[in-house]
Amino acid sequence: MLDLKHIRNDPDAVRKAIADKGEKADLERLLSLDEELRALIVEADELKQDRNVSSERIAEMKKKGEDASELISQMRDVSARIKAFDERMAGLRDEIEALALTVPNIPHPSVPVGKDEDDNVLVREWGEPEEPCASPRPHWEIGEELGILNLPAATKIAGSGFICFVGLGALLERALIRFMLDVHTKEHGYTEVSTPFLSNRDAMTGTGQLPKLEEDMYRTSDDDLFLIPTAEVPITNIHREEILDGGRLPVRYVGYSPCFRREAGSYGKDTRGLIRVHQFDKVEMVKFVEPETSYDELESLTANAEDILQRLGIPYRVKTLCTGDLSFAAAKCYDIDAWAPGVGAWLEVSSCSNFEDFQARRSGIRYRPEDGGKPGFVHTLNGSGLALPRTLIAVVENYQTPDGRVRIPEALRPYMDGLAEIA
RNA sequence: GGAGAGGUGACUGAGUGGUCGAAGGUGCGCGACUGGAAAUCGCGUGUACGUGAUGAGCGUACCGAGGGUUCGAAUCCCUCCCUCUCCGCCA
Repeated sequence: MLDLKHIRNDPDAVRKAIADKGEKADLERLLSLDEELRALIVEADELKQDRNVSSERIAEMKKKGEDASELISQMRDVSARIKAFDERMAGLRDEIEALALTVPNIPHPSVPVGKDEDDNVLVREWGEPEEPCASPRPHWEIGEELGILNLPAATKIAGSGFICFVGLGALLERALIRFMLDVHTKEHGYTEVSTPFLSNRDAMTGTGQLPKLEEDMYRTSDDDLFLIPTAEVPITNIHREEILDGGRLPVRYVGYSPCFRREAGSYGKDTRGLIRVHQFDKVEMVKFVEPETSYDELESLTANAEDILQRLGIPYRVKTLCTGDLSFAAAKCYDIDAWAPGVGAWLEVSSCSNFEDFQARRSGIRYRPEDGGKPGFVHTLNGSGLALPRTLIAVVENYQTPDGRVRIPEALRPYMDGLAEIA
């Protein structure tokens, strides 16, 4: 959510952001309702002041034994008017709040303006996207043949778009999770957290998934809880409605979680294998930082995610998302794509975003500066570090051998009981 | 799920209809005292919104959340949420 004062002061910047991001938000209505509300507040506050002063007088009169009935009946009328004002204002506030929640974050000036993913800008590449063998095979073939993947079983259990790892496949998944968590906690300075995998509406609204993306989420109808689409939701909400001590910043968390996504509207895309599924594991990094440092923190966050791929020896590229591809809540975002030779594609394994104070304002996450100044909103960032199935695809496809084995990257071997290959 | 107790400011803890944004204490900040410190004393110490010049000031709201009663609610009534204790159930 943006600061209403900011929207009021610079509506053109907000209009441009809405257009550049390809979002829809009724800014004009928001502005006019805001103006209407402020006028009502002035009137209502005057009446309330009258009520407060008169109530005090009534108390005094009664104490002295004077007759206050005339003033009381006067105030009865004032109170009724106040009530009417309050109701109108509450209605306006609800509508303003609902509208404000649909206004997207404003892209950072360094973000290229563009329509869709074709306008994203390549920042850097690492490694050589090579063919590990003459005709590299896709992960689903390799996985099935080695008996580490049983997709028909997952379909029996939950339907298409779910995964069932078996034996060394399951171990590989677990090894990747532990490897990533270890690197981020021991070398990158993150504190590991393990959070609920369901979250309520407030938490979902705080990080910006709601109200826009309700259709994309699994919801439990009896309790109105949502299966989290990313650990960003629970981890960011750890500090909802708090004022953090400025000396504590930056706060860096990393957590593993499964992620649940209905992928509504993406039917027919990437239907084979593990590329696009309804449930996947992910290690997620989240930072709470002072506003001045958030763009530096975005660079280091991205570097932390890249480090995982480098240690795994997987070629990747980093892109800056253009305005049209930038998510609703983000001000700037880098996507990291890993090379997958079997499917012959770059797979997005991480999205590293700076939300500036957009999520913090929705979630009420503030900090008190060390110099004792007024509390301000923190900047929040998050990035995958990394998404598991696609990383696993990259490992399996890059490390496949011509005779159908899969070598284990050196960095993972300690987590695979020293195993050098799956055969 | 059942029974009971309770949710007040950074913390602790008063407050059962008006003088309460809220006593007292702790903590924190500034000052005095001191060679320096401790102790002691004095002053100060919430957030949001509106108004105003994004100042001073003024106003309004906030005592778990939302409704209600009343001229007036932290205080009374209703609903919900959360915490604690006991019982039941359960990994």
